[in-house]
Amino acid sequence: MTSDKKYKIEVRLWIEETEGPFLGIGKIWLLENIRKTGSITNAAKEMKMAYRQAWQLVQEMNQRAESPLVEKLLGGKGGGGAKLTEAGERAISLFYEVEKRIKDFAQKETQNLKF
Amino acid sequence: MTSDKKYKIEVRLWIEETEGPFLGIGKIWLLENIRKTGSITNAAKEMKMAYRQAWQLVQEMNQRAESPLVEKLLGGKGGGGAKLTEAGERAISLFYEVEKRIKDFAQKETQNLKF
DNA sequence: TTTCAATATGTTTTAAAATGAATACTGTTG
DNA sequence: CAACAGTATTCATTTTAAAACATATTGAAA
Repeated sequence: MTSDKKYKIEVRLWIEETEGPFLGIGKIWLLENIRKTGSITNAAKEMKMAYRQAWQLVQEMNQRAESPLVEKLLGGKGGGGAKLTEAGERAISLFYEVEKRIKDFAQKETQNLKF
Repeated sequence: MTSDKKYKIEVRLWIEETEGPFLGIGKIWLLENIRKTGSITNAAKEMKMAYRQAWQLVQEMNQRAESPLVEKLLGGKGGGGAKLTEAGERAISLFYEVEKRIKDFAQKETQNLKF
C-alpha cells in the first residue's frame, strides 16, 4: 500500500413523511431531553437551543405523528411541563434500532476507500 | 392494521476525512457537471451555483484528496477549463457504489414504521 | 501583441435561520 | 385568590451562510 489518508463513511438518517422530513437525530435528542427534564423549557436549556425552536419542533412532531409523541401539561403545579407519550418512547427506540443497523452496515462498507 | 400514514427512511452519506466532511453528493454532482461542461464556470451555471462556491469546493477536494480530483487548465484557448482526473472519475464511481449499497440496505429497513 | 474565456480572489449584499426579549395564558397549590 | 413556573406566541435582533459583484491573472491562438 502506498500513502494512506484515512477516509470513512458517515451516515445520517431520518424518517420522511408525506410533507417532508419528520424525525431525525435532532428531534430524538430533544425527546430524550424532555424525558430527562420534564419540560420543553429545560430540555431546550440543556441543549442550548431556543425554547421557541424546541417548542416548534414538538408541535411539528405531534401534528405529523399518528399520535402525539409529547404530552404537554399546561398550568398547575410548577406551571406545567411536558412528558413523553408511549408513542414518544417507542419513536426513540425504533429510531435508534434502525440507525444502529444502518450505521453498522455502513461501517462494513468502509474498506479501502481511496481518493 | 389501524391507520397508516406512510413513513420511510431517508439516508444521506458522505466521506469523512480527518479534517471533517470531505465528499458528499453535492461535490459529486459538481464533479459530474465539470466532466459534462469542461469548466468550473459552466458547471456552476448548470447547477445554478455561484462560481466562487464551486471553485472553493474544487480547491477543497483537491487539497484533501490524496491526489487531485480535478485538473484545472489556466489561460490558453478558451481561457482554460477544468477536467476530471482519473482519481476524480474513480471518486464518482466509488461514491455511487457505496451509496447504492447503503441506500438499498436502508430501504429494506423500511418496514412497519409507525409513529 | 491583442483578444478571449476561464481561473483566481477579495469585498459587498442579500437572504435565511436562529436567537432573544417581551407578554399573555394556564391551572394547581399554598 | 395570589403566586408560580412552564406553555404559547409575537416581534425585533443577531448571526450565519450564500450569493452577487468586481477585478486581477493566465496563456494559447489569431
